[in-house]
Amino acid sequence: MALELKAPRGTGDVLPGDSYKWQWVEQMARETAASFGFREVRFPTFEYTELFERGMGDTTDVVQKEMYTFLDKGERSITLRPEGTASVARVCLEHGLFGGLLPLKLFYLISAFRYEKPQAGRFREFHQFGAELYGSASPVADKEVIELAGSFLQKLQIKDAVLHINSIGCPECRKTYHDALRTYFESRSVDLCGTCQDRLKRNPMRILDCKSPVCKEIASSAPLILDYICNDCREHFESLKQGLTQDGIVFQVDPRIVRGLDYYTRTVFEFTDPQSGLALAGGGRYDGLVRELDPKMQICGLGFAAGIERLISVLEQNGKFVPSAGPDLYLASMGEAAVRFCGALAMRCRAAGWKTETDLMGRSLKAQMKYADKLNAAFTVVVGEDEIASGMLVLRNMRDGTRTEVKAEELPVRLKELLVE
RNA sequence: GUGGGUAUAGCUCAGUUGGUUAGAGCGCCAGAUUGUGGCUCUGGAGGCCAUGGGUUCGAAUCUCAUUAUCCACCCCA
Repeated sequence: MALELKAPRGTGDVLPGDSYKWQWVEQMARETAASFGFREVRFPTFEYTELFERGMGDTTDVVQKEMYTFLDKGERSITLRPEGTASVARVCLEHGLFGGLLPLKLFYLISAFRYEKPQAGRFREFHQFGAELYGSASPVADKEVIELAGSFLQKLQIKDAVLHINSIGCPECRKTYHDALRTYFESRSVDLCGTCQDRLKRNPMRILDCKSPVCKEIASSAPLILDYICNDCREHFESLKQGLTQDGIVFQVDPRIVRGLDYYTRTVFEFTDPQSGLALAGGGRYDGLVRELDPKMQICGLGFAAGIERLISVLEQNGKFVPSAGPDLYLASMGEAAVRFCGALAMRCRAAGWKTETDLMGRSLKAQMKYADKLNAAFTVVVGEDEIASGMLVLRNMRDGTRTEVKAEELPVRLKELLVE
């Protein structure tokens, strides 16, 4: 049986020709987070299963059927993280961060795992940039998190993502709404599609999101959550909208957005890509999460996560990526003495900060020049017996073909002058 | 979990109604009077035609199954 030389289903490799894209997106994430005062946290790839069951809600699809769960050799139930929020809450509880300076503003760049059927923009191992803000109940905090996500997309030059916001109220007012929804849809239930019949029992809010024309029609005159939320929740939402408007953030109130994870309360939002319809980033408030994990702790929180693969795919479609530059210098060598000479010279150039490469294949001069061209090297130097004897090198500018004579020991310095142009 | 499409070289794909040693372009390697890249030309390497059965004198081609992949639903980043 031959070895299966394939990445597992739903996973992928980032090839050397593409890694600069990831590095760039990650760099933009770090810079945006830093500009808002969010600091990085790192945490394990796996946690005890119970953390996710309690944190995300054991009736959610993610917990019920999408987790990579297994017993380790000590018979403990372990789960590969399906997202970052529950883990970050655990980190804060374990290390007493909620007892420190508030608000607590954290970000992370992680891979996460969900056992799903792969599809466009959906993988079993996927990558997220996420942020969490703990300690503030104020709608200003909601605004801050939305603006952090928005600024990140701006920084990536994704300008056409649409911001949708909604409030799903607190657990109390949501219950009233669920009852109203159920009453409404039950009166029309025979006309609903099969999945919506099921949703009616499990989570009636999801019917609002159905794509079937019949359900859409029925849902269009269904009661709206915004008519049912309590005064406090309504005030919170109004204040958020006002704040966003004041800051010039364009948004659409969309009563159809409902998040699939139990921990959300009040504000929910997502940035969607108009072309694919996929959510590029999504998040919201989850004031009950921490108490769920530790009943002694009462601290509110909110955050968002953005999918790196989806962002990269949008950026590729928009042609936003510029390939990384080639080496500053390629040293072509002719003969064994030249190989040694170039090796030493390359080390000096690198120490001076120049990306420098030289031949490792024993190839002909012509082949080395072709290689330097394909690498997109800015300058080349050919080293043979003459150059070693005289110590004088000819620096060739690969863009325009111009040549400059330089002394070997002055090469790093002269390179600086020429590269600045 | 449900439904549909696809599977031939590293990549993008041809391959006739089943018929000899399976093709192109790109990429890779090497050359075109032995010290200088891009353009051009020549040559080369590289395929168990996804895998396993079946039909047939004969299968990349028809058929069934499996696997992988893509797309939609579900859900989500």
